Amino acid sequence: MAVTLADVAARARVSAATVSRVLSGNYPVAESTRNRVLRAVDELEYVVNGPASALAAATSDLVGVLVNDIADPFFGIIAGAVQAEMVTPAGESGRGGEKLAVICNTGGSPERELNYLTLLQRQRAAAVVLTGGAVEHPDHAAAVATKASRLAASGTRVVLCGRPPIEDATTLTFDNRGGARRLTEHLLTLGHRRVGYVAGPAERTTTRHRLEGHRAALAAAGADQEAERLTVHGLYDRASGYDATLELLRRDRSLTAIVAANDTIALGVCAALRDQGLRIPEDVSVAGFDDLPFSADAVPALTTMRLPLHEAGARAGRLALGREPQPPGGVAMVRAELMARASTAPPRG
Amino acid sequence: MAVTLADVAARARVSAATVSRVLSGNYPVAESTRNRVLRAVDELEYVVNGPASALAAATSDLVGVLVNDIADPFFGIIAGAVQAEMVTPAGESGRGGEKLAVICNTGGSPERELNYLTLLQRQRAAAVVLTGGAVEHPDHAAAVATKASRLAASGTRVVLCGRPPIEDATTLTFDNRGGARRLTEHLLTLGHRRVGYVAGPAERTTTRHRLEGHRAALAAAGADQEAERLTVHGLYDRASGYDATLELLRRDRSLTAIVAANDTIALGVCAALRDQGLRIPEDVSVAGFDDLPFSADAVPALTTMRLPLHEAGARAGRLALGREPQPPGGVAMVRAELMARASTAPPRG
DNA sequence: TCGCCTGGGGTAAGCGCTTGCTGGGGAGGA
DNA sequence: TCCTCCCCAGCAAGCGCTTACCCCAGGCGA
Repeated sequence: MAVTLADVAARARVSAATVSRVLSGNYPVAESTRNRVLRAVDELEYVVNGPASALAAATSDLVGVLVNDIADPFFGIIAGAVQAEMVTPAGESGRGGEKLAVICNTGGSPERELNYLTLLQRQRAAAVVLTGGAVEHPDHAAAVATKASRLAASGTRVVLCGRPPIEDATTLTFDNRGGARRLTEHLLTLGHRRVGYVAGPAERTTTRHRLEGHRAALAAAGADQEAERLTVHGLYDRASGYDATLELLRRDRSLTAIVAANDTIALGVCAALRDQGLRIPEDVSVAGFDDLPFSADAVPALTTMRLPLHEAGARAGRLALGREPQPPGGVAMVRAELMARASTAPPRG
Repeated sequence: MAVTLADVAARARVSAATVSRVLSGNYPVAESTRNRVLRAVDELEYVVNGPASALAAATSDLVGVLVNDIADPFFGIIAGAVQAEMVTPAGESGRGGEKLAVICNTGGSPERELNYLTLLQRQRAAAVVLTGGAVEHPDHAAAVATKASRLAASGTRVVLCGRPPIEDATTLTFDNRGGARRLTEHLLTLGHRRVGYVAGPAERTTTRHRLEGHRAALAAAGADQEAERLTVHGLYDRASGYDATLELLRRDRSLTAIVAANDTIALGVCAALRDQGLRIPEDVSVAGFDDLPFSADAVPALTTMRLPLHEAGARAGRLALGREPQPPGGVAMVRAELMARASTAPPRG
């Protein structure tokens, strides 16, 4: 039914082997023969049978990218960057070569994460990129580590982007702790002492690290007496930021700054403050994390820690393809940069 | 090296055929045999070889989802919803059955769109979902139509979500024209007469349809004398909205409302107006389109046309899996709903 | 002139799984 | 008791491609 290699071979009056070699281009073929084959391919509109070639060659051109939430630009940016690395470098005719980046949305669910990992293993994916914070439940962590080893053992490259290192995987960690610490230091330097914190879901590494950085800064300044009481956990979304802010204000109406675990939450924080009649930054300063595109022109522009998500994603993509050398020890840290903008200012009085 | 069907068969003391049948569950197997096989599968941690089974069965469990920009929540929401439909309905043990939704980011580029289509054809994808507006260049439209037919011919289901129907594909179109018209009518009803419009890229169907709806409303109210001059094209992003707004104000400082082609642009519009010292909605009303999550709690809350993106994506997913009957004629229209919020109000005076 | 090398191309053996067909044996009917 | 019939399992033929291996025909040095 479908056009096969054999059909092309027949039309080009060569053997199937020759056609295969022309298409994969890893074997000397005489110019004239090559042209004949290529013409036949075009005329027949032949498209390689992926599964068949994957089976025979024991490799596939699939690369999996796991994200917690594609609807969140944080992941969208990383995933987009990874995928952009997969396209054939300009000039190549598009014949073979390019990989297919598969973006898989786990929705933050550990089961689905494992499920996708299995699916990708089944597809004999060439590589898998795990993005975003990991869930910290020990069972799950072990399960993921096991899967990762198994994938690595079967030749699938495993790359982590934005989560703590594990064995058998190349890792790009984000400096969440250090970044969070610098961010809170910025607030302390401005003179704030009563700083609220809206954290993400408790069981995520990203959440914990950012919170730890925040606490470390407070502790170093001796301003951590009430840190516990001024921390509220929620999801990494706007609504959580809104609700958490109301809760924080309920607990302590006198706080002069709120740090959010990420920019999306920060937007919710701003909305809640505004609804409570508080001005930003005159009454309360607000800071986020990630520096997503919308943060720069929120009103007021959001102070945040910039994470080079696009660059990190691109690098993860290259690592997945083996186009970039491993960092020493298989682990590289991506730094966050303070973007001090209009949403933070010295407290009143 | 890797565990194969044969290994499992040997351990369970049955033939490979039996193992295969147990795993796919489409053939009667005695209870005791089944258990023996399942145990062997677990003990050996066997994972099916996807390519091999795809080759033998001439079907694959890949479903492609093409989006213009994953970093844009519009697409993120649709893609996430499609993918969520792929998971096995609760209760099933996860053995076989589930599809792998592959999200492919075209970046709006026609070449990459075709490229991905070829890649998916090569993988013998079970289905392909094309989301978002189509590029209107006739050559490209023809190329896509051809590819779509070829895919359909080779058994791949083709589903369109948010673009105009083409042959051989099931389509979920968005009522962009009608929605845009109702939105502008809302503004006209409020009393606005000088309404600016920030459109998307000129060659997109979505752009054209929304603009046409807008113009139709103006024309019906006899308010379209300057429509041409009060329209500025840009990309579907914030920066374009910002720049376009400055341009609109330059052309006519007296306009009392600006309609943006989508919510993201609208946010840029708001930022620009604010920077120009204009209040929303007192001085200028602003309206968007799509009703993305952030729109409801922007400041002021954005008036916009709600498109049920999640529902549409989910339905597209079900259509792709053949789990939902085709709509009559293969085409269904998804309506937009007016969400009148705080960013629009009667003009002053 | 002859043997040898080498570039170019064919042959065929799988890759791991699915599935149509075959076959063995127990249960039930005659 | 013998014969059907049915239920389950095995056999084996591919699915379309890759690649190790073999072979042939020139070209070249001796």
